Amino acid sequence: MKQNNIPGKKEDCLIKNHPLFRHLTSTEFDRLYDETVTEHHKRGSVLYHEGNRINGFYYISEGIIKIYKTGIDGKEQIIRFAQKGDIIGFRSILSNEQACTTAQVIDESATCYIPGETLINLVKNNGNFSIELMQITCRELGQANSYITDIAQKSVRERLAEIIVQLHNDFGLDEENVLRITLTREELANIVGTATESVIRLLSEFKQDKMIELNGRKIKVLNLPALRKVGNIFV
Amino acid sequence: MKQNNIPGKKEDCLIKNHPLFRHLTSTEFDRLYDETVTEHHKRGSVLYHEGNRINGFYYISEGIIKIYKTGIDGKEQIIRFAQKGDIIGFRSILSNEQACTTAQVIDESATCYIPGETLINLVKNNGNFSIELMQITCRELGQANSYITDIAQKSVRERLAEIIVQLHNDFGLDEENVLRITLTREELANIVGTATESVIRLLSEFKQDKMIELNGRKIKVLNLPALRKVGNIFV
DNA sequence: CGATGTTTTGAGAGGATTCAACCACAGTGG
DNA sequence: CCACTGTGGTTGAATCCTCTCAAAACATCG
Repeated sequence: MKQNNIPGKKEDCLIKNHPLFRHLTSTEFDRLYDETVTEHHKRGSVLYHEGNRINGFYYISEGIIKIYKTGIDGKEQIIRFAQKGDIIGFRSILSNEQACTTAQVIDESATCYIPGETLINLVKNNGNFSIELMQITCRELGQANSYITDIAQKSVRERLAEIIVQLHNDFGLDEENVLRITLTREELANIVGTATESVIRLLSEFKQDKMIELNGRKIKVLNLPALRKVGNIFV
Repeated sequence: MKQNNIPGKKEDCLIKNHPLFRHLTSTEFDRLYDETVTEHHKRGSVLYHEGNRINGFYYISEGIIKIYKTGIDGKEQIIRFAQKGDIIGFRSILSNEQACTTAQVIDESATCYIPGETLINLVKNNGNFSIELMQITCRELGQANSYITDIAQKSVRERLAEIIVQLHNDFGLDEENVLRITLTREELANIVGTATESVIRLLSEFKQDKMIELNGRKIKVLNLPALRKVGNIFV
């Protein structure tokens, strides 16, 4: 599924900009660069599959990737999105388990693949790197906990509003106030944890209430405070 | 809320039995022991509160503790339980955020409190310790992801059955096949993410179907395979 | 142009919540 | 000793939210 197998120029991989790697010595850094493989992926291609063993992890230098689990009847549950600057897939390396999620490209992406051994070595030998990586993991864990509480306690309506606000926070708006991430109705349903039809109905209600405007898959945000209110967001 | 402030004997704290600490040098270990405070907690007492800054974490040497988040209208959402051998509270130390959950004692507990600095130092200086801790965190993350998928996709009935099976796996049964953890109906509802009344109705259905037997808060497991089937558990 | 996939709308069924009343039980205090 | 109070458990009925199924409109693409 990869567009090509030819490793890209290392310079394309902006790893050095990530806070995670700021504590590396120049030796460690050179080695990291040597072992890193730059790749391009088209929409729809899969970086790794749930249940597979993976031997490395990815730094995302461009694009958007959805991380999902497959539930009952093969229905996908989107756990989160990863974008420029995020790293994904390291969980399995460290916990030494097979991948518990699938990572699939939503917006054409550029990634740097880094072998798992490199990661393990860095964790073992560079304390500050360890701390930094631990912080990333722990923040993810905190977000997962919030997500659990939301799904368990909020209505579909609240959750959908909340997700739109969250997408706004994570991906921002373009010059026309349109969300910088485009999802199918089904994908939206798979984040919220509901049926596609429910998303469609609620979206058009939000539109009637002048909170958003719809144009195909593009969602224009008109009234963020109202969305926050509907979503019961207080932070 | 602590039963006393007198540090218990270090020997009570069976930290050395935890795989996490097996890679410590004897110097590190002695220091860990010196900085550890043993405590006893009664049912109902709170180890740390959501929103508080905490400066250390806990190793649980005895008892059961529920970890929950407070959602809308103050409704608690139980994220998980911790018992003998588990460590809790380290997430906030590492992510350098305030506690995102509350930890409250369900079954009289004994804990070892370890200062956050000690943890940070170990992560920075002992690679194998880092790896081990990372593994624990990553496994928790994996479980959280599964939980999200379950809550989002399964019915209340399925989830309740699943939770009973899970409690069975985590806490086991006594000689009379009764779950070794006793929860109020409300607490069960707060795990499943539903109303107390729904739990009550479903439990009595399960009882009618001869899958469980009820005696106050005690749940006797009669037919585990049937529960697994109702809960759509394939693993 | 047909073929496929996505979006939309409608109607009906069913699951789950809410509200209310009631019981059981333990602890409190007069 | 007994009324009082609070908590937890149970049950019923009505309501509402959400899902499912079905069909049609629409878009996209080779």
